[in-house]
Amino acid sequence: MMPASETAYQKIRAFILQGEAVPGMQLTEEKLSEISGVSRTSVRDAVRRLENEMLVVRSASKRLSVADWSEGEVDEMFTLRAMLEAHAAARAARRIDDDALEILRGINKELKDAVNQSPPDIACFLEANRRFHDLILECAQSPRLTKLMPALVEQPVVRRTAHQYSKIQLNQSAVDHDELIAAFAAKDADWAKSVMTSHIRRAFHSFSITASPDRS
Amino acid sequence: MMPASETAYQKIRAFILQGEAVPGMQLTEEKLSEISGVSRTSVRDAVRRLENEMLVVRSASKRLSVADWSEGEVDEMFTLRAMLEAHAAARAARRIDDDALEILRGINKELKDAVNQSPPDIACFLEANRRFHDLILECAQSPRLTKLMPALVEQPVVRRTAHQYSKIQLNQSAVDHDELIAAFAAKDADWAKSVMTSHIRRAFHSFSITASPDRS
DNA sequence: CGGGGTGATTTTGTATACAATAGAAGTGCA
DNA sequence: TGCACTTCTATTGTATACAAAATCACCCCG
Repeated sequence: MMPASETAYQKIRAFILQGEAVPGMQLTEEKLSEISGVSRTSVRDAVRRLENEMLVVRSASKRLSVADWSEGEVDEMFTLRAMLEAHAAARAARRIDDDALEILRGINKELKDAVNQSPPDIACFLEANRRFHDLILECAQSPRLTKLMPALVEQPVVRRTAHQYSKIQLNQSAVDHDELIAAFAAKDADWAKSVMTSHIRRAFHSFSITASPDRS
Repeated sequence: MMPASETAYQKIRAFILQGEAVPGMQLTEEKLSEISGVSRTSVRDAVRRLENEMLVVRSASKRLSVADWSEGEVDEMFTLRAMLEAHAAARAARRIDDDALEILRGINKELKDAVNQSPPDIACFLEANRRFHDLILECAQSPRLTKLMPALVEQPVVRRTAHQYSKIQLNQSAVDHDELIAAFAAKDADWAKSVMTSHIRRAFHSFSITASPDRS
């Protein structure tokens, strides 16, 4: 049995990310308690975590609401994520072993398979993508960095955009990953860092374009 | 009256930082409840925050203990802090207004006064130093960055080291701050970023030297 | 008709009690 | 004596009840 606070965390998170919640919408602990089926005590625990991830925000009067990010904030988040993931990639390049490298290749194979479905299997793509980046973070062996990253996982952004990604853009991700693997194999920290920076920033610009109002 | 969870946070934090706790020492919620004089509910709240700051760590079996950082982790923390504070400085340079600039000058004046006491007033120095960096962070106008920084405030390290700082080193901090102010006045983001990077990394190396075992 | 204050209601904060789980210490058997 | 198993204890996890605080709605007074 999963801890109640973990249940609450997952349910509330899903509630927010799977679009049932509107940005800015108020969330009372009572309501969240109903949604997740556990007591307010555990809900508060879960909310703490979600607050750190900035998926929910707390007003001056301590009331909770679904986060609503400005364009500038999304921009800044990508910038920070690019900085930290690039740093993680550089560290990983110095520390990665052959086993991890092999697993990374396996994950990217799954990712390619997901992309090559017709239509591409977005859920699978996102899952493989997440595992790919998580493993790099693990190889970076930096507890601090691991603690920081969750505040920058832009799940909602990825989700919003991935459904609009073209097959070409999805493929580019796979290609980026291949080059990252090559940089890791060569233990070239600078190379890994550069590739990761490009990889994240490309994702950002894909987002900027696809997320803008239609120019039809 | 301060909220109980805030009381607990401050008391426990002080307990850890003011050296009453040894790294690795176990902390039960009950004990922390006694120390802070509030119920376990509020203590758990406080502990959540301290966990994020990585001042306390949770073992596999959920037991709490005072964090004990390896040399590599301290190194990594300074690196991350340098990255993020430099980024903050760059953003601040683009956004800062004359009022904030003036306040910054005032704070640095206080800092210099503290340094010029005989002996230098370390507590005052640390306080002014904290306010200086906090204001820059505020001027950066990045909620995300603001959320991230607390996990990198290496209070214990600063504290351990500042008492061993020479007057020359303390003065260098004031000089760095002056140059930062100049960069801000010129609205030169790159300059600000470089100065901040040097500033943090210098502090790191001062730490490395003074914290090493005596080489007498 | 508007502003300010007062009571009711909603929402968050805290304590306590109890449940579940992990760790330690015995205890018995080979 | 050593090892597995069991009981007991220490510790964390969760729910509920109540307290404090904030918001809202209403009414009264100007």
